[in-house]
Amino acid sequence: MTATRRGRPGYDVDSLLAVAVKVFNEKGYDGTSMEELSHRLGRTKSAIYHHVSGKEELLRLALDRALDALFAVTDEPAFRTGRAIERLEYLVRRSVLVLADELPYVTLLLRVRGNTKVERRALARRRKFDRIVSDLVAEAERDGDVRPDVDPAITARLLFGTVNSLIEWYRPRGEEAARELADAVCTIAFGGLRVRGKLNG
Amino acid sequence: MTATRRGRPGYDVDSLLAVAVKVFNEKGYDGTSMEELSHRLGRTKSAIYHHVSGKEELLRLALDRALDALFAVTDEPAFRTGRAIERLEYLVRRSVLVLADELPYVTLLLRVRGNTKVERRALARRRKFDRIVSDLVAEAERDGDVRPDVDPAITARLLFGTVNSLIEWYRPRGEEAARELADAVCTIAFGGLRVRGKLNG
DNA sequence: CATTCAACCGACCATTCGGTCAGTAATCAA
DNA sequence: TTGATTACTGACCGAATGGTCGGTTGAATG
Repeated sequence: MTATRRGRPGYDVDSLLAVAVKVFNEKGYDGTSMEELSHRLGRTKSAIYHHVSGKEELLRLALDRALDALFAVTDEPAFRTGRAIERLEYLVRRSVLVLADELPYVTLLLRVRGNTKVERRALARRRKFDRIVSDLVAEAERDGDVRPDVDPAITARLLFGTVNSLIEWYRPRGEEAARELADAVCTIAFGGLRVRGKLNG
Repeated sequence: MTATRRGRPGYDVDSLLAVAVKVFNEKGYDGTSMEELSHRLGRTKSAIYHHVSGKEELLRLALDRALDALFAVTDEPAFRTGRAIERLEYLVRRSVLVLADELPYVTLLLRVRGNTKVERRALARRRKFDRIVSDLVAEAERDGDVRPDVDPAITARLLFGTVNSLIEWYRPRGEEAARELADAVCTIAFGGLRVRGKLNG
């Protein structure tokens, strides 16, 4: 499909972005200078501007990548069928895997505060995702599958708060480890960390 | 106790810090200039340097305040007695209240990445706190009060991941609301969000 | 070989950054 | 009123910032 590359070989936008996002996560977006970025790339600052229009476009590309990966889950057929509680658990499990798979991009996304147009657009898409989760929890509660003694909106936030907190400590260790982590998250989040045996113990 | 104030009245370090931390949380520490800070204070930039040695001292003071508040819980007599699972739940509940009470300071703390000496010192203290939690979960599991099918280290991280995620959406609404939130967190975290009724359902 | 094309360099620019300093303003005690 | 004490101002500094631009390098094409 793609024709043979012409001209001098070098970085493509994707590998440039990978390095940029890594540095953004280490030093923070604002704390990262284009100069620092160029050093990590082994190129000069101007080389970066050959690939992207500026610092903010790097951020935009990274945030879109994370958001696209998350929303892709909600388009999967497996998410579109079944009981709300099952769909919710599926969404959690897949979100953990996406987070593990696209860790640097999701990490950057979850740190966005909304001080620029690019950041606000990303926050708006995030809110859309959160709404899907929130609606799903509410539906599962109506089904009688989620405990009714906690506000579903709070339950939803705590649930994905738990998932999102993974970026603080999880470091990639392969697909199998990621699946085990997803299991652990679902076990704790849905089943609670106390041992079962008696009702409301 | 405190003698009558001498000299020209104005900001004290605490009220200066309150404004600084608020702006840090809005724009990010690196994204906040001393100039911007001075505007929000209604003073000139130099006025800030009369109270603190520089930008980093503002950060240090804020982080220490958050950490002191968290560690104060571990010194409470109520935390020093009883079964591990009970002490753990007490620590979670009180941590939620501290987070609600000192929201801006804790928020700033949880965003620190460790790129300066001040930040690394704060991270070291945070790790100490995390260790207390982790040890407590392990002890509770040995007591048979915490489910043995998940690694206690992961359980501990998920538990406080949930607690810490509150900074992303919680906004102060009074002491009673904070207590209710602490209840909700404990209910979901310890009991799970699925309805109970059958074992390992 | 020469041409083409993308990748890249280095000097440069206006602006902003954290921070300094000598001096001024406002309050209280005596 | 005077002196002590504290809060603050405004002009300034060197360094770093994001970004620009005209020119160069190097591999594939013909």
